[in-house]
Amino acid sequence: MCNGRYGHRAEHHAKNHPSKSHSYDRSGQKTSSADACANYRRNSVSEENFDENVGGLELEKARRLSAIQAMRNAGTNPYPYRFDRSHTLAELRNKYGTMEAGAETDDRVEIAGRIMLKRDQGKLIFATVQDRDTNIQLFVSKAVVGDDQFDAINALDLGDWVGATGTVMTTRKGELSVKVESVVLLSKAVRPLPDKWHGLTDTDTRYRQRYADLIGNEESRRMFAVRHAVIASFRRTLHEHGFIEVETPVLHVEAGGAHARPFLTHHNALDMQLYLRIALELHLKRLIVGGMERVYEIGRVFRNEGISTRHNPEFTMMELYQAFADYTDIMNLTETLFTNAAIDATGSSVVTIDDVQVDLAKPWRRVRMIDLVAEATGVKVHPTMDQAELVALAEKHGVKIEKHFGPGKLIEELFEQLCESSLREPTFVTGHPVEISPLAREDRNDPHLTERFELFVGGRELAKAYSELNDPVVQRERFEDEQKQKEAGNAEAGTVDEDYLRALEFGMPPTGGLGIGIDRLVMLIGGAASIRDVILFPTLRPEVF
RNA sequence: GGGCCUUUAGCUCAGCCGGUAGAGCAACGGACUUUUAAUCCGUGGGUCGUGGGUUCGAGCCCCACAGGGCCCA
Repeated sequence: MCNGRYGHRAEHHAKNHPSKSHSYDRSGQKTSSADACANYRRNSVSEENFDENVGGLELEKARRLSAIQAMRNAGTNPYPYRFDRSHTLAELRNKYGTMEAGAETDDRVEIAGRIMLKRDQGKLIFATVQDRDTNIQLFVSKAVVGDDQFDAINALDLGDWVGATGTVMTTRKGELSVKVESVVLLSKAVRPLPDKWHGLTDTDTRYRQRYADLIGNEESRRMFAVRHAVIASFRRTLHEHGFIEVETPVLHVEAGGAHARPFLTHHNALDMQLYLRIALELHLKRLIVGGMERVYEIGRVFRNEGISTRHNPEFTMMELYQAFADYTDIMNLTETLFTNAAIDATGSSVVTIDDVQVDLAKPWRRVRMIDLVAEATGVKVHPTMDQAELVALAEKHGVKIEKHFGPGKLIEELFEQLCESSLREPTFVTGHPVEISPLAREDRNDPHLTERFELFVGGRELAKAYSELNDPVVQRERFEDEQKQKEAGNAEAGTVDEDYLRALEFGMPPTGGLGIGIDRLVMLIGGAASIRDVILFPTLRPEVF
């Protein structure tokens, strides 16, 4: 699944990102030559009693540490403090990417990066150096740099960070290169890189040693570039729509705003139990009461539940609240956010869902939950139906249920188990029963349903939104209902949030609210199969060293 | 929680019917002044996830445990 580190080389070069390099003089380079290394290896290895049972890795580390010591002995710092680049590698490629094969310039550049490949040609060395965006080739000629520099450069290891000074050229084959005048080591790598062609493929190692994954796997770097682009796009779009970004507490006295099991923690000085937030909702709506009109937060949320390709215990939500709007306004805004994010991240509003191309820019289907259940079962359902009738329908279709489920919850279960996974193209599912929607206001046309949507794409829930409930009396009733469910054994049910009710009593304007799972959206736009591919450090069991 | 798969050199992977461990990359030594995963010759590098068991003999078979993955609930 992972692309080799250089699996995309040709594409990179075709894209022609330039980079520029910076050169820097260093004295005493010859001391890290092969001879010096060999001497130091012998000393170091025997001195540290590595001569028996030395594994390949330990031997390699000892060799490189010896090279570091050899440099220090010669008065060269193997870990210097800084380096001035004249160009990033992308800048170099942009500026010089169109040169013909065999061209030479007098343009001197200073570049920096990590050595990824080295091709020793006798009296020539070709080295591929990589920075954040792309890579460039160093062209090192013995006749140009002299014997000592040449040996020193030859003694560099894959993985070392270097700064290089030289002139811009292209080779006979047209490869953009820096003709090196001097190279300085910026940081010595003591541990060898993963396989230069395959990179890391072991998923466990990729997640645990994300640093090594990022070094080697272009696809991994791309995925996190997509993630950044999506979030940056959200901020831009929301700014253009007059939203203000805010930050609200992560530590909650009550974990509300969603149905989920929370993480518990404890504050020592106050000697009190606290919960990590499971949603951003209730604090953001307090801000709408306060008159901030349009607010959003992009932040981490924690749910103490299972781990899967779609669930990580901590994940990132974007929630926004817009005064004077209802859930239909929010549907339009959601379409805009998604479409802009896809374009900003990939250049196209078209995403691939289960091998099918879908253009997010086209209007999305809007359909009521009860109508989808009717499509799937052939039976019209409604929260006013007898519980027994719905239980029978669930059993007929093999839908698993629990005793404390009321009619609304039964309809939701029918939907989740019979309809949800088949919603490939973006679909706004609307009209959730009141029973399962404690924070949404009732449908203006049907008091048993709510003005609410959940957005499904590729069978996954990516967003949800309400016309927010702002009647403090009704909100108290809903909360008390939740409390009863909790006492009846539903661990995910909520409690009565008195402070939130007090806030509503000051008056919340009509408001549309939205929550988007950023990780799942990045999966969609970036084409990731697992949420762990879009989270830099996913939750794993601790590694045993 | 259940089922299936997986764990061998720093990395990527082979390893047959149970007979005592292999390749490529990386490293080291040598050749090579326009390479592109450079190439060619040579060398070193292994608690085969852990612990038991079966066997004359276990990387391989059996049991337990641990990590990871996929599917299901």
